[in-house]
Amino acid sequence: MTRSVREELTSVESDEQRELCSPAGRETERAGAGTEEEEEEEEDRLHHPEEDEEEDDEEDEEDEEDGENKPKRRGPKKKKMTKARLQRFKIRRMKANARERNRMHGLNDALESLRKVVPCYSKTQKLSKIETLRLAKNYIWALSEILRSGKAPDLMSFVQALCKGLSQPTTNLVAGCLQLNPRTFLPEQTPDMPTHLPPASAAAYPGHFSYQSPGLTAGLPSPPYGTMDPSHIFHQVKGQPYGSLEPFFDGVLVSDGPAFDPPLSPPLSINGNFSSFKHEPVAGSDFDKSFSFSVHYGGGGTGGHPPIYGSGGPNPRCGELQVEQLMGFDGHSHHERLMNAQLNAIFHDS
DNA sequence: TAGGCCATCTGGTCCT
DNA sequence: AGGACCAGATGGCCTA
Repeated sequence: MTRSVREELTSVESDEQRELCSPAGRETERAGAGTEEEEEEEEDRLHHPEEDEEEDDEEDEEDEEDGENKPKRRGPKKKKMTKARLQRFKIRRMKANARERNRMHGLNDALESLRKVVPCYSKTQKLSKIETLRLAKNYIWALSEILRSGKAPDLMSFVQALCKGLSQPTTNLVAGCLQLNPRTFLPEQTPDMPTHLPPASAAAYPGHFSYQSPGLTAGLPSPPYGTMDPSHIFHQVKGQPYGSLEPFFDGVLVSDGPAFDPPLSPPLSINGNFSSFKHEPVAGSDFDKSFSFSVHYGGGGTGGHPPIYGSGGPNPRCGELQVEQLMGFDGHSHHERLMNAQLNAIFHDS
Protein backbone atom coordinates (compact mmCIF):
# COMPACT_ATOMS: atom_id res chain seq x y z
CA MET A 1 0.00 0.00 0.00
CA THR A 2 1.38 3.40 -0.82
CA ARG A 3 1.96 5.91 1.88
CA SER A 4 -0.59 8.32 0.50
CA VAL A 5 -3.28 5.67 0.60
CA ARG A 6 -2.32 4.75 4.11
CA GLU A 7 -2.62 8.35 5.16
CA GLU A 8 -5.96 8.69 3.46
CA LEU A 9 -7.14 5.62 5.28
CA THR A 10 -6.02 6.79 8.65
CA SER A 11 -9.21 8.59 9.49
CA VAL A 12 -11.31 5.67 8.36
CA GLU A 13 -9.17 3.25 10.34
CA SER A 14 -9.57 5.16 13.55
CA ASP A 15 -13.33 5.09 13.06
CA GLU A 16 -13.08 1.38 12.47
CA GLN A 17 -11.04 0.82 15.58
CA ARG A 18 -13.65 2.57 17.62
CA GLU A 19 -16.33 0.38 16.16
CA LEU A 20 -14.39 -2.69 17.13
CA CYS A 21 -14.16 -1.90 20.79
CA SER A 22 -17.06 -4.17 21.58
CA PRO A 23 -16.41 -7.66 20.23
CA ALA A 24 -20.06 -8.60 20.41
CA GLY A 25 -21.09 -5.80 18.14
CA ARG A 26 -18.34 -6.34 15.67
CA GLU A 27 -20.06 -8.30 13.00
CA THR A 28 -23.22 -6.29 12.88
CA GLU A 29 -21.40 -3.01 12.94
CA ARG A 30 -19.08 -4.20 10.27
CA ALA A 31 -21.86 -5.36 8.05
CA GLY A 32 -23.60 -2.08 8.48
CA ALA A 33 -20.53 -0.08 7.66
CA GLY A 34 -19.86 -2.14 4.60
CA THR A 35 -23.32 -1.60 3.25
CA GLU A 36 -23.06 2.12 3.75
CA GLU A 37 -19.78 2.28 1.97
CA GLU A 38 -21.03 0.23 -0.90
CA GLU A 39 -23.96 2.53 -1.29
CA GLU A 40 -21.66 5.50 -1.19
CA GLU A 41 -19.46 3.96 -3.83
CA GLU A 42 -22.39 3.20 -6.06
CA GLU A 43 -23.59 6.73 -5.69
CA ASP A 44 -20.17 7.99 -6.57
CA ARG A 45 -20.12 5.93 -9.71
CA LEU A 46 -23.50 7.15 -10.80
CA HIS A 47 -22.56 10.75 -10.40
CA HIS A 48 -19.15 10.45 -12.01
CA PRO A 49 -19.33 7.56 -14.43
CA GLU A 50 -16.29 8.72 -16.34
CA GLU A 51 -14.07 9.41 -13.39
CA ASP A 52 -12.10 6.20 -13.32
CA GLU A 53 -11.26 6.27 -16.97
CA GLU A 54 -10.25 9.89 -16.85
CA GLU A 55 -7.95 9.26 -13.98
CA ASP A 56 -6.42 6.28 -15.69
CA ASP A 57 -5.75 8.30 -18.78
CA GLU A 58 -4.11 10.99 -16.76
CA GLU A 59 -1.95 8.42 -15.15
CA ASP A 60 -0.89 6.98 -18.48
CA GLU A 61 0.16 10.40 -19.65
CA GLU A 62 2.14 10.87 -16.49
CA ASP A 63 3.86 7.58 -17.01
CA GLU A 64 4.83 8.46 -20.54
CA GLU A 65 6.29 11.72 -19.36
CA ASP A 66 8.19 9.95 -16.69
CA GLY A 67 9.43 7.47 -19.17
CA GLU A 68 11.31 10.17 -21.03
CA ASN A 69 13.24 11.36 -18.02
CA LYS A 70 13.39 8.45 -15.68
CA PRO A 71 13.92 4.74 -16.12
CA LYS A 72 10.65 2.90 -16.50
CA ARG A 73 9.19 1.57 -13.33
CA ARG A 74 8.94 -2.18 -13.16
CA GLY A 75 6.06 -4.17 -11.92
CA PRO A 76 2.39 -3.37 -12.06
CA LYS A 77 1.43 0.22 -12.64
CA LYS A 78 0.49 2.06 -9.54
CA LYS A 79 -2.95 3.37 -10.17
CA LYS A 80 -4.03 6.61 -8.67
CA MET A 81 -6.47 6.23 -5.87
CA THR A 82 -9.62 7.80 -7.09
CA LYS A 83 -12.36 8.30 -4.59
CA ALA A 84 -14.26 5.29 -5.88
CA ARG A 85 -11.19 3.10 -5.91
CA LEU A 86 -10.32 4.19 -2.44
CA GLN A 87 -13.77 3.28 -1.28
CA ARG A 88 -13.53 -0.14 -2.88
CA PHE A 89 -10.17 -0.66 -1.33
CA LYS A 90 -11.45 0.29 2.06
CA ILE A 91 -14.34 -2.13 1.80
CA ARG A 92 -12.06 -4.91 0.68
CA ARG A 93 -9.70 -4.19 3.55
CA MET A 94 -12.45 -4.07 6.10
CA LYS A 95 -13.83 -7.37 4.90
CA ALA A 96 -10.39 -8.91 5.07
CA ASN A 97 -9.88 -7.53 8.56
CA ALA A 98 -13.16 -8.99 9.73
CA ARG A 99 -12.26 -12.35 8.25
CA GLU A 100 -8.87 -12.25 9.87
CA ARG A 101 -10.37 -11.39 13.21
CA ASN A 102 -12.78 -14.29 12.94
CA ARG A 103 -10.00 -16.58 11.94
CA MET A 104 -7.93 -15.58 14.93
CA HIS A 105 -10.92 -15.95 17.21
CA GLY A 106 -11.38 -19.48 15.90
CA LEU A 107 -7.75 -20.15 16.53
CA ASN A 108 -8.04 -18.81 20.05
CA ASP A 109 -11.13 -20.90 20.67
CA ALA A 110 -9.22 -23.97 19.63
CA LEU A 111 -6.38 -22.98 21.90
CA GLU A 112 -8.81 -22.52 24.75
CA SER A 113 -10.15 -26.03 24.27
CA LEU A 114 -6.60 -27.25 24.25
CA ARG A 115 -5.98 -25.48 27.56
CA LYS A 116 -8.87 -27.40 29.02
CA VAL A 117 -7.46 -30.81 28.19
CA VAL A 118 -3.90 -30.34 29.30
CA PRO A 119 -3.00 -30.40 32.97
CA CYS A 120 -3.24 -27.16 34.86
CA TYR A 121 -6.34 -25.70 33.36
CA SER A 122 -7.38 -22.66 35.29
CA LYS A 123 -9.78 -19.97 34.27
CA THR A 124 -8.07 -17.44 36.43
CA GLN A 125 -4.49 -18.17 35.59
CA LYS A 126 -4.43 -19.00 31.94
CA LEU A 127 -1.40 -20.49 30.34
CA SER A 128 -0.05 -18.39 27.55
CA LYS A 129 -0.50 -19.61 24.01
CA ILE A 130 3.04 -20.76 23.60
CA GLU A 131 3.12 -22.46 26.97
CA THR A 132 -0.14 -24.20 26.22
CA LEU A 133 1.25 -25.61 23.01
CA ARG A 134 4.47 -26.70 24.66
CA LEU A 135 2.70 -28.31 27.57
CA ALA A 136 0.30 -30.07 25.22
CA LYS A 137 3.16 -31.42 23.18
CA ASN A 138 4.92 -32.72 26.29
CA TYR A 139 1.71 -34.14 27.64
CA ILE A 140 0.90 -36.01 24.48
CA TRP A 141 4.35 -37.39 24.30
CA ALA A 142 4.43 -38.45 27.94
CA LEU A 143 1.08 -40.19 27.73
CA SER A 144 1.89 -41.91 24.49
CA GLU A 145 5.11 -43.07 26.03
CA ILE A 146 3.18 -44.56 28.92
CA LEU A 147 0.91 -46.35 26.50
CA ARG A 148 3.82 -47.54 24.45
CA SER A 149 5.78 -48.92 27.37
CA GLY A 150 2.76 -50.04 29.36
CA LYS A 151 4.54 -49.05 32.50
CA ALA A 152 3.75 -46.43 35.04
CA PRO A 153 6.46 -43.82 35.20
CA ASP A 154 7.53 -42.40 38.47
CA LEU A 155 6.03 -39.07 39.23
CA MET A 156 9.27 -37.21 38.92
CA SER A 157 9.81 -38.45 35.43
CA PHE A 158 6.33 -37.51 34.42
CA VAL A 159 6.60 -34.01 35.78
CA GLN A 160 9.93 -33.60 34.11
CA ALA A 161 8.46 -34.70 30.84
CA LEU A 162 5.60 -32.29 31.18
CA CYS A 163 7.78 -29.38 32.12
CA LYS A 164 10.37 -29.70 29.48
CA GLY A 165 10.93 -26.37 27.82
CA LEU A 166 8.37 -24.55 29.90
CA SER A 167 9.13 -21.32 31.64
CA GLN A 168 9.73 -21.28 35.35
CA PRO A 169 6.31 -19.89 36.28
CA THR A 170 4.60 -22.51 34.17
CA THR A 171 6.82 -25.20 35.58
CA ASN A 172 5.80 -24.15 39.04
CA LEU A 173 2.20 -24.08 37.97
CA VAL A 174 2.36 -27.54 36.49
CA ALA A 175 4.04 -28.89 39.57
CA GLY A 176 1.43 -27.29 41.73
CA CYS A 177 -1.41 -28.54 39.59
CA LEU A 178 -0.09 -32.05 39.72
CA GLN A 179 -0.51 -31.81 43.43
CA LEU A 180 3.02 -32.57 44.30
CA ASN A 181 2.53 -32.35 47.98
CA PRO A 182 5.79 -33.24 49.67
CA ARG A 183 4.02 -34.42 52.78
CA THR A 184 2.44 -37.27 50.93
CA PHE A 185 4.94 -37.65 48.20
CA LEU A 186 8.33 -37.17 49.71
CA PRO A 187 8.19 -39.75 52.49
CA GLU A 188 8.14 -42.46 49.90
CA GLN A 189 10.78 -40.63 47.97
CA THR A 190 13.03 -39.84 50.86
CA PRO A 191 15.52 -42.60 50.25
CA ASP A 192 15.84 -41.49 46.68
CA MET A 193 15.90 -37.80 47.33
CA PRO A 194 19.62 -37.31 47.33
CA THR A 195 19.77 -38.83 43.89
CA HIS A 196 16.74 -36.99 42.58
CA LEU A 197 17.05 -33.59 44.05
CA PRO A 198 19.91 -31.19 44.21
CA PRO A 199 20.15 -29.57 47.62
CA ALA A 200 18.68 -26.34 46.33
CA SER A 201 15.63 -28.04 44.96
CA ALA A 202 15.20 -30.09 48.06
CA ALA A 203 15.33 -26.92 50.08
CA ALA A 204 12.77 -25.39 47.82
CA TYR A 205 10.31 -27.99 48.90
CA PRO A 206 7.61 -27.83 49.98
CA GLY A 207 5.41 -26.02 47.60
CA HIS A 208 6.84 -25.63 44.16
CA PHE A 209 9.83 -26.67 42.25
CA SER A 210 12.54 -24.19 42.22
CA TYR A 211 13.76 -24.21 38.72
CA GLN A 212 16.58 -21.96 37.76
CA SER A 213 16.72 -21.83 34.05
CA PRO A 214 20.02 -22.12 32.27
CA GLY A 215 19.01 -19.07 30.35
CA LEU A 216 18.61 -17.07 33.50
CA THR A 217 21.84 -18.15 34.98
CA ALA A 218 23.55 -17.21 31.80
CA GLY A 219 21.94 -13.81 31.91
CA LEU A 220 19.73 -14.58 28.99
CA PRO A 221 16.20 -13.31 28.71
CA SER A 222 13.47 -15.25 30.40
CA PRO A 223 11.64 -17.49 29.77
CA PRO A 224 14.11 -20.17 28.79
CA TYR A 225 12.07 -21.54 25.97
CA GLY A 226 13.30 -24.79 24.63
CA THR A 227 16.47 -24.86 26.62
CA MET A 228 15.36 -26.39 29.84
CA ASP A 229 17.44 -29.12 31.23
CA PRO A 230 15.27 -31.21 33.52
CA SER A 231 18.23 -31.80 35.75
CA HIS A 232 17.66 -28.30 36.98
CA ILE A 233 14.63 -29.58 38.75
CA PHE A 234 15.82 -33.03 39.57
CA HIS A 235 19.32 -34.11 39.49
CA GLN A 236 19.75 -37.10 37.32
CA VAL A 237 22.39 -39.49 38.37
CA LYS A 238 23.91 -41.58 35.65
CA GLY A 239 22.36 -44.97 35.54
CA GLN A 240 19.34 -43.85 37.46
CA PRO A 241 16.36 -45.12 35.57
CA TYR A 242 13.56 -42.79 34.61
CA GLY A 243 10.90 -45.39 34.55
CA SER A 244 8.86 -45.70 31.45
CA LEU A 245 9.88 -42.29 30.28
CA GLU A 246 13.47 -43.25 30.13
CA PRO A 247 13.68 -43.06 26.36
CA PHE A 248 12.44 -39.52 26.59
CA PHE A 249 15.17 -38.54 28.96
CA ASP A 250 17.73 -40.42 27.02
CA GLY A 251 17.04 -37.99 24.30
CA VAL A 252 16.79 -35.00 26.54
CA LEU A 253 19.72 -35.54 28.75
CA VAL A 254 22.23 -37.39 26.71
CA SER A 255 21.88 -35.95 23.31
CA ASP A 256 23.23 -32.52 22.61
CA GLY A 257 20.99 -31.92 19.69
CA PRO A 258 17.33 -31.02 19.53
CA ALA A 259 16.29 -34.42 20.68
CA PHE A 260 12.68 -33.79 21.41
CA ASP A 261 10.87 -34.88 18.33
CA PRO A 262 9.05 -37.93 19.45
CA PRO A 263 6.50 -39.71 17.39
CA LEU A 264 3.05 -38.62 18.36
CA SER A 265 0.16 -40.87 19.08
CA PRO A 266 -3.46 -39.78 19.10
CA PRO A 267 -4.03 -37.13 21.73
CA LEU A 268 -5.69 -38.05 24.98
CA SER A 269 -8.07 -35.72 26.61
CA ILE A 270 -7.55 -37.13 30.04
CA ASN A 271 -6.05 -34.72 32.46
CA GLY A 272 -3.23 -36.35 34.28
CA ASN A 273 -3.95 -35.01 37.67
CA PHE A 274 -1.49 -37.07 39.55
CA SER A 275 -2.46 -37.37 43.10
CA SER A 276 -0.01 -39.39 45.00
CA PHE A 277 -1.76 -42.11 46.86
CA LYS A 278 -0.70 -44.79 49.19
CA HIS A 279 -0.29 -47.96 47.35
CA GLU A 280 0.68 -51.31 48.70
CA PRO A 281 4.37 -51.18 48.11
CA VAL A 282 5.63 -53.88 45.87
CA ALA A 283 9.32 -54.32 45.89
CA GLY A 284 10.88 -53.26 42.66
CA SER A 285 7.60 -52.13 41.29
CA ASP A 286 7.11 -48.86 39.53
CA PHE A 287 4.06 -48.49 41.64
CA ASP A 288 6.17 -47.68 44.64
CA LYS A 289 6.20 -44.19 43.36
CA SER A 290 3.09 -44.35 41.38
CA PHE A 291 -0.04 -42.34 41.26
CA SER A 292 -3.59 -42.46 40.16
CA PHE A 293 -5.19 -40.66 37.32
CA SER A 294 -7.89 -38.38 38.41
CA VAL A 295 -9.90 -37.05 35.59
CA HIS A 296 -11.02 -33.51 35.72
CA TYR A 297 -12.78 -31.47 33.18
CA GLY A 298 -12.60 -27.76 33.05
CA GLY A 299 -11.70 -27.30 36.66
CA GLY A 300 -8.22 -28.63 36.70
CA GLY A 301 -6.10 -29.14 39.72
CA THR A 302 -6.62 -25.62 40.86
CA GLY A 303 -10.30 -25.83 41.46
CA GLY A 304 -13.46 -26.19 39.52
CA HIS A 305 -14.86 -29.61 38.92
CA PRO A 306 -13.95 -32.07 41.57
CA PRO A 307 -11.91 -35.00 40.44
CA ILE A 308 -13.80 -38.18 39.89
CA TYR A 309 -11.32 -39.98 42.08
CA GLY A 310 -10.23 -38.99 45.47
CA SER A 311 -6.67 -38.02 45.71
CA GLY A 312 -5.58 -40.48 48.26
CA GLY A 313 -6.22 -43.32 50.58
CA PRO A 314 -6.46 -46.97 49.90
CA ASN A 315 -9.82 -46.58 48.33
CA PRO A 316 -10.49 -49.71 46.34
CA ARG A 317 -12.02 -47.60 43.61
CA CYS A 318 -9.24 -45.11 43.67
CA GLY A 319 -7.61 -44.93 40.29
CA GLU A 320 -10.25 -47.01 38.70
CA LEU A 321 -11.77 -45.34 35.75
CA GLN A 322 -15.48 -45.09 36.10
CA VAL A 323 -16.31 -44.83 32.49
CA GLU A 324 -20.00 -44.42 33.12
CA GLN A 325 -19.24 -41.18 34.89
CA LEU A 326 -17.65 -39.87 31.80
CA MET A 327 -20.37 -40.81 29.44
CA GLY A 328 -22.45 -37.79 30.18
CA PHE A 329 -19.68 -35.37 29.54
CA ASP A 330 -19.96 -33.79 26.18
CA GLY A 331 -16.96 -32.86 24.19
CA HIS A 332 -15.12 -36.06 24.84
CA SER A 333 -15.42 -38.82 22.35
CA HIS A 334 -15.92 -42.48 22.87
CA HIS A 335 -12.42 -42.95 21.61
CA GLU A 336 -11.05 -40.68 24.26
CA ARG A 337 -12.92 -42.50 26.97
CA LEU A 338 -11.54 -45.76 25.73
CA MET A 339 -8.09 -44.32 25.88
CA ASN A 340 -8.71 -43.16 29.40
CA ALA A 341 -9.82 -46.60 30.41
CA GLN A 342 -6.80 -48.10 28.71
CA LEU A 343 -4.52 -45.74 30.47
CA ASN A 344 -5.90 -46.51 33.86
CA ALA A 345 -5.84 -50.19 33.14
CA ILE A 346 -2.16 -49.88 32.45
CA PHE A 347 -1.59 -48.20 35.75
CA HIS A 348 -3.38 -50.84 37.67
CA ASP A 349 -2.28 -53.91 35.83
CA SER A 350 1.37 -53.16 35.78
C1' DT B 1 9.98 1.24 32.98
C1' DA B 2 11.18 -2.86 30.40
C1' DG B 3 9.52 -7.02 28.87
C1' DG B 4 5.92 -10.41 27.93
C1' DC B 5 1.61 -11.33 25.99
C1' DC B 6 -2.10 -10.29 23.19
C1' DA B 7 -5.38 -8.43 19.56
C1' DT B 8 -5.59 -6.27 15.45
C1' DC B 9 -4.25 -4.48 10.98
C1' DT B 10 -1.83 -5.16 6.89
C1' DG B 11 0.31 -6.83 2.59
C1' DG B 12 2.01 -10.86 0.39
C1' DT B 13 1.30 -15.49 -1.30
C1' DC B 14 -1.17 -19.48 -2.52
C1' DC B 15 -5.29 -21.84 -3.72
C1' DT B 16 -9.96 -22.51 -5.57
C1' DA C 1 -11.45 -12.45 -8.01
C1' DG C 2 -11.88 -13.61 -3.55
C1' DG C 3 -10.76 -16.22 0.49
C1' DA C 4 -7.42 -18.55 3.58
C1' DC C 5 -3.20 -18.37 5.61
C1' DC C 6 0.91 -16.26 7.17
C1' DA C 7 4.25 -13.14 9.22
C1' DG C 8 5.58 -8.44 10.42
C1' DA C 9 4.25 -4.16 12.64
C1' DT C 10 1.96 -1.71 16.12
C1' DG C 11 -0.18 -0.37 20.27
C1' DG C 12 -2.47 -1.62 24.68
C1' DC C 13 -2.41 -3.97 29.01
C1' DC C 14 -0.18 -6.10 32.80
C1' DT C 15 3.47 -7.27 35.96
C1' DA C 16 7.98 -7.55 38.19
